[in-house]
Amino acid sequence: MDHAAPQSPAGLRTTPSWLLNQAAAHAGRLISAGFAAHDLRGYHYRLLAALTESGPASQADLGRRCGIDRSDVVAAVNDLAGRGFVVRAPDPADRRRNVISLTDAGADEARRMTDTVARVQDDLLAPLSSAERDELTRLLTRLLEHHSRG
Amino acid sequence: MDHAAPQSPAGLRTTPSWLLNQAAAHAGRLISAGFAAHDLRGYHYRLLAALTESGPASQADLGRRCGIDRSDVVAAVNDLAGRGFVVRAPDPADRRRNVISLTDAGADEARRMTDTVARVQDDLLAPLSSAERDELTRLLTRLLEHHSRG
DNA sequence: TTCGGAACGTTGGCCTAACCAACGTTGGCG
DNA sequence: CGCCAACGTTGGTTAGGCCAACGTTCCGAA
Repeated sequence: MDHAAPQSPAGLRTTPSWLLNQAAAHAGRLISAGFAAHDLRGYHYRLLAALTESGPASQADLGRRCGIDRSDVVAAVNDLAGRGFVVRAPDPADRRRNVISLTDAGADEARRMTDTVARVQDDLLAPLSSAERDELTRLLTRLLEHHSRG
Repeated sequence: MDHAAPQSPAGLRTTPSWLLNQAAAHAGRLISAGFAAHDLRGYHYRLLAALTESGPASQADLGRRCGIDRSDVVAAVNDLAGRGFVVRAPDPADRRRNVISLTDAGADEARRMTDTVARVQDDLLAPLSSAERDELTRLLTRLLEHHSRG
């Protein structure tokens, strides 16, 4: 936390990709700090959120849903299973797959992390009015939609 | 370039910190791709931009200006000096320091990279109108300003 | 004037997020 | 049946950022 105001070259300071990078980096620091209390990280939260929303799924499905690589899902699920937030069971209908399901403790943790995330958003967006927050969300969503449709 | 539309959990899809992260990741991919043609990376461009704007500086100064760690500046300056884009000379007025100066070739390369960056911005912001681009820039700038003042 | 702390460049490390290749297993389809 | 695709898993690599330590050099306060 040096906040030594990295006053990058002026040319960069007005470059959207640079601004995005810096803003995302800052958001990431806030998120990390928030998640540290849970001793979990972004990966874990994304998986818990996906499971909360859509119920049990295979690891490959989870990876696709969360934009996480198959191989990274393995490690994250290991962690979550080790803490009892998730159960990994072979899929009887397709023995290639594991079915990952949320436990009660996992559902609780997901709720707590969601609260943490909400608090971080408030912190992150503090300088913006409610309308501006919506506008920012809208613009970013448009950007991502455009770039995710081949 | 899979653009397999990472359709993250809906809860995440509207979370600003997540959107920022995703948008920045995409911008980063575009920037990296653009810089690959120069066989240089973000670090190098930032340094060249700072030197172009403010003239010769010590490595520590450059690091502070660009938000790059001292130790990372060393490696980046090594690269740039090895390609003749930059000259590293001891500061006669303070023998602890090196003065880094742009060569003519370095100034040229900086211009070319600036062009590349501009092209990437257009690509990145394609779905947004000019007014929307300004609005996005404004919002992100406000965010960063707020969070960089202790 | 000396002495202690601060800044400098440098080395060497460590961590996170992301991605990729390969392998053996399993499923499904021609 | 035979082949290809999907699955989970292991074991990498990369870029980016950060930190600790060291010897050198500078400077200000005793």
